[in-house]
Amino acid sequence: MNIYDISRRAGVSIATVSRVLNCSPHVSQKTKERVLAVIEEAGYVPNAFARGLGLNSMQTVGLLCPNAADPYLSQALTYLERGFRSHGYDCLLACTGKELEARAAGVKAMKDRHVDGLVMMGSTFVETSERGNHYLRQAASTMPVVLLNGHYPCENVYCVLCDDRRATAEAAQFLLDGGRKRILYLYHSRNFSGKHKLQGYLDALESRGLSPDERLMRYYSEDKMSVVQVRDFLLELDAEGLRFDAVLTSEDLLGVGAVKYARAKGLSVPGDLSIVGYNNSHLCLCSEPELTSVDNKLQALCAHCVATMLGALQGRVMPQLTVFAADLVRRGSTLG
Amino acid sequence: MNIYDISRRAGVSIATVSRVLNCSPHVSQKTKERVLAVIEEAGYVPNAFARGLGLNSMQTVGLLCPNAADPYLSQALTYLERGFRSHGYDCLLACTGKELEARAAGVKAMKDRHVDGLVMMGSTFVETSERGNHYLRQAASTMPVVLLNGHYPCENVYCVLCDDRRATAEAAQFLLDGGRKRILYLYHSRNFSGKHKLQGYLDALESRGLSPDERLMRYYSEDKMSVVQVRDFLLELDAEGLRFDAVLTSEDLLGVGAVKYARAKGLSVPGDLSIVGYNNSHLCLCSEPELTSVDNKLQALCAHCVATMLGALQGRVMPQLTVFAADLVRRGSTLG
DNA sequence: TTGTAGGCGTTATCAC
DNA sequence: GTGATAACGCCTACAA
Repeated sequence: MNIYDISRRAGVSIATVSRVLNCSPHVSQKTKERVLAVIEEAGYVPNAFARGLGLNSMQTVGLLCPNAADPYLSQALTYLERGFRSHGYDCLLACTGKELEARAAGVKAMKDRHVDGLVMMGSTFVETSERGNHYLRQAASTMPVVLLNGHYPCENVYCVLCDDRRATAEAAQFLLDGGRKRILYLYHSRNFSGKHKLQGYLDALESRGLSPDERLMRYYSEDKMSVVQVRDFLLELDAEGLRFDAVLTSEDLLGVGAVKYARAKGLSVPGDLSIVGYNNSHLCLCSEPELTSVDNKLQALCAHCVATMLGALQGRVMPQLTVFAADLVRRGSTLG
Repeated sequence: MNIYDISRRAGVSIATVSRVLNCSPHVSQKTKERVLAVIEEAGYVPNAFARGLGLNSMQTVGLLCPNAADPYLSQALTYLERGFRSHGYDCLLACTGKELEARAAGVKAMKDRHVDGLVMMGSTFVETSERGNHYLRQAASTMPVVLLNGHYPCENVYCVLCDDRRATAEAAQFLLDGGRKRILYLYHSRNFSGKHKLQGYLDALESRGLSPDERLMRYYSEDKMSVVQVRDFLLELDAEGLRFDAVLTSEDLLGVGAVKYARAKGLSVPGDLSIVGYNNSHLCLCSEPELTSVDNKLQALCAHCVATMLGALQGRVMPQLTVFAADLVRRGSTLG
């Protein structure tokens, strides 16, 4: 069943059928109805490949995700996919992991398939070295690229992100103003977003006239990070003699690990130790007490990613950078 | 840059270029090398749309997922995508939700794009009524369909699942043999898998000479279910006077909710109340104490889904049903 | 072993 | 408003 069959049954040429399919205005109402009736009756759907060949597009966007099993990213994935689908775009998924090579391979795969646009989820896609971002520039030379929670100033790259620096600063200030003296900042990423969060932590210290202590700024990350590992890492720090009365983290999982640590040490939360997570994921509600966390407005970010991509695909002028403000959601793991 | 450009540069016909690209054996080593060199130098990649049109395939499988934000399904998504990609297949994603209509729409979208095969993730895709499975049969009439954790005997439908009935029975027996008398069975789904789990619970009671109590078999489900809601639901049951010394659940989230309930009531876990989850997701490690849970071998299931799909696509004869056995992973939420 | 030519199903550009 | 017809870029008999 192809366009010729339809044209024959409707007694018109394939050009007319094509016009009807593409809502061309140059078709009389009568023929249009007749053709539509035939299409309906035959259950005809235009061949997507042929259409793709002609239009050089199959209405598809590529979603690049380091790890779709991550609670935060999987939530983003859902928002993005639903958003694009509701606007007639299908989504091709690639779980690339964090390695540069694999990410570049993912981009190439999408490019080879002539995807209309690309969304890169999470700040891991932006390298600190310019050389490492070559693949990104290259991708953007072919199609619009939207960076969810990433920042990279480049033609045809659109950045949608949350003000992590400020959010982290506000969270730290909240802890300090609540009487905490020594905040352990626990982070899992050294990329763009990771650096900004760390800077926010430093901002907060400075704003309160405190000087930073290197020992209180700790990086911890594993390929398959588990709550238990995080707990054990904190127990090690404790065994080394490090003292702190609050833990501020760059991810909820780290925060949950801190709660576990407190329990293992017999510390009361938030009495002896205040804990703040990041992302406001469903993990926050699983821990006991529930985790205070930074809500970085994922749904709004994703909606904006979709809108930006659609705009770019329509050739409209879109902002290169859109920044949302985060909220601190206070729960049982902090005082007040 | 197309196949003509390459043929010209290499001084051969497009047929020869095509043969080289498709690894046809009927090409001399010399020309093959020459053509490959040109292709390499030009950075040529065959147009995917044209190729799709000719072969009626773009090496793509559709992944239908009720909700990619679900921890269990997002993990499955990652396994499946990586598996297919490593075998040269790209994955198109559709987050359909649980509504029949939306699922059917998802199937249609995939069909219209001429996806090579379809994986439906989770038992929600199989309806209890035969009429509701029409869309499934129809999908299978066009392409192989693999059901992850679903069961539906039908030509061209391949079911890969875990023996939920037996797993649930063993979990319940474990609780009974540990001295528990009244196990509350809390479940969130009434579909095929849900029914089987419930039956497993009943099997266990019967095997220990106990008669079931309707009040101890409770259904609870919300669109966006949260741990807190589950806790409150159990508090309600408690307020109604229902008594139980163990909670067996059909999903980890429900189990975590039960832990929350215990804490709210001041009950000790597992002293006063034993709790068992299902899926062995990362939620298990977040709760305190950690949740005993049924490990239903997701990775193995997904690997098998991929292998089955690939086999079916190659026209090999594949088993219609593959069943894996689950494991009970014992943690702090149960005695012993 | 290699080349020629027709087909895949659309869209788009012309005439009429 | 409608109809031929040439792209689009590849695959694949069939011929040489």
